Amino acid sequence: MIISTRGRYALRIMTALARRGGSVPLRVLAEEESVPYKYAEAITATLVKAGFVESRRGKTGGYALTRAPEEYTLAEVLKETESTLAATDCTGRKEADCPHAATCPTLPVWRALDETVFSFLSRYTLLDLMPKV
Amino acid sequence: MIISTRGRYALRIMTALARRGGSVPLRVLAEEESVPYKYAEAITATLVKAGFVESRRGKTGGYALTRAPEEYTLAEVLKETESTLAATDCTGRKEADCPHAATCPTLPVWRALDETVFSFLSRYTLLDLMPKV
DNA sequence: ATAATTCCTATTAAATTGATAGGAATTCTT
DNA sequence: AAGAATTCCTATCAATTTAATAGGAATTAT
Repeated sequence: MIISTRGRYALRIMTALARRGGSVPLRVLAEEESVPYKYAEAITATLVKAGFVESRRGKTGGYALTRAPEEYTLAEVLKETESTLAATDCTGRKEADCPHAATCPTLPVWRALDETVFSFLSRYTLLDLMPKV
Repeated sequence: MIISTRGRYALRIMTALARRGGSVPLRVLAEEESVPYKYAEAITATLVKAGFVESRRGKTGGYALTRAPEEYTLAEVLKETESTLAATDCTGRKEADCPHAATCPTLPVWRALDETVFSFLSRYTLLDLMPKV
């Protein structure tokens, strides 16, 4: 799967953050988006590490976006939150494993496919996932 | 994963068939392409059902392509051999499960992504996977 | 002090994918 | 008719990946 539950949860948490604005405790976001709280915690850890959101601990703590919604492309968010965005093992997690990479006639096709997908996902931002009405 | 081992094995079995031409026993194809024989059997069953190859049983039996290599697009082969070619559950196996499909602002993006991938894979054929030299 | 939060590490559960097993049915060759 | 090589069928198991849960430490405002 190119885009799994994890990546989609990440996008939902981020759009929920954008919608509310400012700093919001995860408890609220998780409930609002029906994301299991503990799973959401694991995801926000990734978002913080990637610099997509900033956190404040302790009472009145929470998470906040670090940029405007239109400044996050789906490509960059999913690249961090998915275990891989590659369409095949040949260009993903097991890329290094294949001894035939140098001569494989199919590998260039998979690379071009990945590029196509990434380029597609780069044309959308968080803002595109937020209904205006 | 959009394109898993199964789909890639299918493509390799088919290009091996194209390379040799005529009817070839699976034992030979599987060995040549390093595909586990019994797994290869499961895959050829799908290829036969889809009409991509025809089989002859018994001694001197084997499999043969039903068209010229350039007449198989990657899209159609992978559509049959992969459990889904969709980039997300939202547009794939669990499509029917989601109660928010009607209003989900992200769903159209996933649909467009699927269309982009399918269109990409429709531009390549088996022939493109066969080195000329 | 207390309460509400993020952060950290580990574990478990569920789903998907990859592979294997055994043998029935078919067909050519001798 | 017998035997050998093959496809076909059904069932099961193994490995990997993804999803989710658990418990508590650290932090911070009140």
